[in-house]
Amino acid sequence: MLDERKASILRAVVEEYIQTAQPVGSGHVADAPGVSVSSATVRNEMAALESEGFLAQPHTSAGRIPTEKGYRYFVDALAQPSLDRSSAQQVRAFFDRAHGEIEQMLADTTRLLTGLTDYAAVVVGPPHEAAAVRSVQLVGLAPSVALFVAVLGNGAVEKRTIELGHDVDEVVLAATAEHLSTHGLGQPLAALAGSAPAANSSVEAVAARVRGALAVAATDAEHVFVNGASRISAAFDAVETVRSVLTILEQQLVVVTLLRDVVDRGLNVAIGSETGMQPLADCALVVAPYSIDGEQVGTVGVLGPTRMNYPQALAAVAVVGQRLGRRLSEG
Amino acid sequence: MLDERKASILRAVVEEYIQTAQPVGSGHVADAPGVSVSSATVRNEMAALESEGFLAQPHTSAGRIPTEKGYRYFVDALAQPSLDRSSAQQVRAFFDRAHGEIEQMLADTTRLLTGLTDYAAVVVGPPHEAAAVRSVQLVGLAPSVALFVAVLGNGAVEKRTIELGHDVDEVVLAATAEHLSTHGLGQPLAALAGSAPAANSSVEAVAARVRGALAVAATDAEHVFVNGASRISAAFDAVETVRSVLTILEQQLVVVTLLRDVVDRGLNVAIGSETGMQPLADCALVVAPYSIDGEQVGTVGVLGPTRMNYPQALAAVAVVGQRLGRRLSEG
DNA sequence: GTTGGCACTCGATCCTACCGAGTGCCAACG
DNA sequence: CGTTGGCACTCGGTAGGATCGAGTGCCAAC
Repeated sequence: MLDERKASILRAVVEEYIQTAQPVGSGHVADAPGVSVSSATVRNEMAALESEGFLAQPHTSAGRIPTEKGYRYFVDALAQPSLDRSSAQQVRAFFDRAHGEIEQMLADTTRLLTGLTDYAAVVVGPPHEAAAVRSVQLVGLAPSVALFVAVLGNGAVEKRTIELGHDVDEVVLAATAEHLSTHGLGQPLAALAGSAPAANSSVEAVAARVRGALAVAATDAEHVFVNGASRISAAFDAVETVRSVLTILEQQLVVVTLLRDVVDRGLNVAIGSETGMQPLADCALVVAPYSIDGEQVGTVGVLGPTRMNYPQALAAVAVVGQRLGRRLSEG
Repeated sequence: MLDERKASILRAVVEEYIQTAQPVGSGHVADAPGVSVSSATVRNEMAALESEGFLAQPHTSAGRIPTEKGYRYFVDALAQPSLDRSSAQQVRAFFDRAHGEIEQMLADTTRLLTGLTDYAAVVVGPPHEAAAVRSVQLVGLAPSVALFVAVLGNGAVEKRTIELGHDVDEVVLAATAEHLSTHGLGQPLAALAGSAPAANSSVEAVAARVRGALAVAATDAEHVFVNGASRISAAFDAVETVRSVLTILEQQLVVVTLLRDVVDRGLNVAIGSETGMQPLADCALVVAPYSIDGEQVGTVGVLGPTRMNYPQALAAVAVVGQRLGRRLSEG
């Protein structure tokens, strides 16, 4: 799409702008390694790149800054992911040490990503509904309140408070758990919600309430971990931008939807308006799905300014996603 | 400590400064209800208040702003908590509707507090170690990995991944859970860590690992929920201040320690340097402990700028803490 | 003791001049 | 004919200077 010279000029502009956040002039580009023509030639090419929509001028007689299209081209054709040695080492060390609860590990993964990239990090956990149930239990908390606890194959625990409506004996609770176990073990949680009724009527009364609780709460089942929101305020100096971006990050459902949308479109980078969210117009999102046993179950990502260090972010997100998937596949 | 006239002048300065964020001049104070002297008299009194350390002047010939000491006097002697009708209604509605998992409820409580005050909200949950164990379970996830799951009386679930070191049969896991149950039910989780050894050696091997896991992970047992961090960026216009405050809020352990410190000192408001954290020099923290069955188990609080609406924040935090405790006591 | 009056202070705002990074264009060059 | 050095021009950013006005401290009068 762009000849080699234009491409190298675009690359130089993007790389310098990412570093300095200042419009880049032809002189600087001409000095850049990989560009071996005079600044006058660069000026001509930059004018062309501008009319083609890859660059923009904040005002006449200023340098150029990349447009979304410019970043897009950079990401698609010019940026190759690269992770410096110490970061790679950091990732390796992290996953070698990683152990314990899955939630803790996912939360720690966001910290790892913020540490690597200095951008806000997001990790969407595997959906609980999909995982196979390993254990079902009903524990009485009060005479007419019980807690449904299901342990899932991936180490997650799903629980629901069950209002029983009337006092129920522990024996009945145990029988109900037994009933649900025989019909639900080894299957996803969702299967429990539609499982066969129990013969015993008092058991079935409780089982029905459990099914109801499972059906209702299935919607908020996505787990998302966010970290490094403070890095957003370092990336922008307009306090209003910071506020609106933070507001987005606080809405877990929005974040999940956003990540899923991007992944579903087959992208690994969403730049500015590509995110589909107006407050993220100055942001870019770099994501990578991760898989457990070959099946995509979640996403890791970082959110930073459009003038983001894409090579670094792409590499970090890719390697972390891959290692996380591998680690979770081990169980 | 202050005569009535000085007090009403201080009150007027604080109240106007909270609204406008601008240094307050003698003219405005003289116009304020509750002050019925001329601006010249106000000027004299304000000069006195300044030399006594309650007010400060950003520069000569500007109005006055309250010092930490000024806010402190305002909070101690002049501010009476007041919650407007619709907020009170909102709190009532929230706790009437509140149900389900304790974590969800605590997280929703932070949202309630941010909604009420427009400041960042923090809720520290009841420590898990203290609650009585209602159920103990060991679920095999892999041949040599098990998940320890304890259901606590307050509806919380505590879990630990147990690396068994070698393959262990489900029967042994069940036996170990049984053993731990007989020794641990009804007691706090901490008691399990020091429970008696089992007779059967393969059971004891697993039990020992469980105790180990409980002992190690007991430290990170505090649960803290933060919400409304984006409100911080609305309260300050120095982006650097925003960044440092957000960084604090991201460190759960720091937040917990901060809240505990404040509560332990018997305060319900910590202003600026009283927080003991340099990045919070321009912030104030308003907290209220909450109790389950008469015992203080947690804290709710809001974090905003020192020029915070104290009457509203005090009232919101107090009523939410009280209602939350009551709600949790019901079980 | 309180108050109106007054001279004074000083940050904020606006204007202007100026600087310089950067541009577009053009003529010359290989 | 593409490339390049030269050059006039543009325009945002910065600095200096004038002005404005909110607010002060002080004082004399009530």
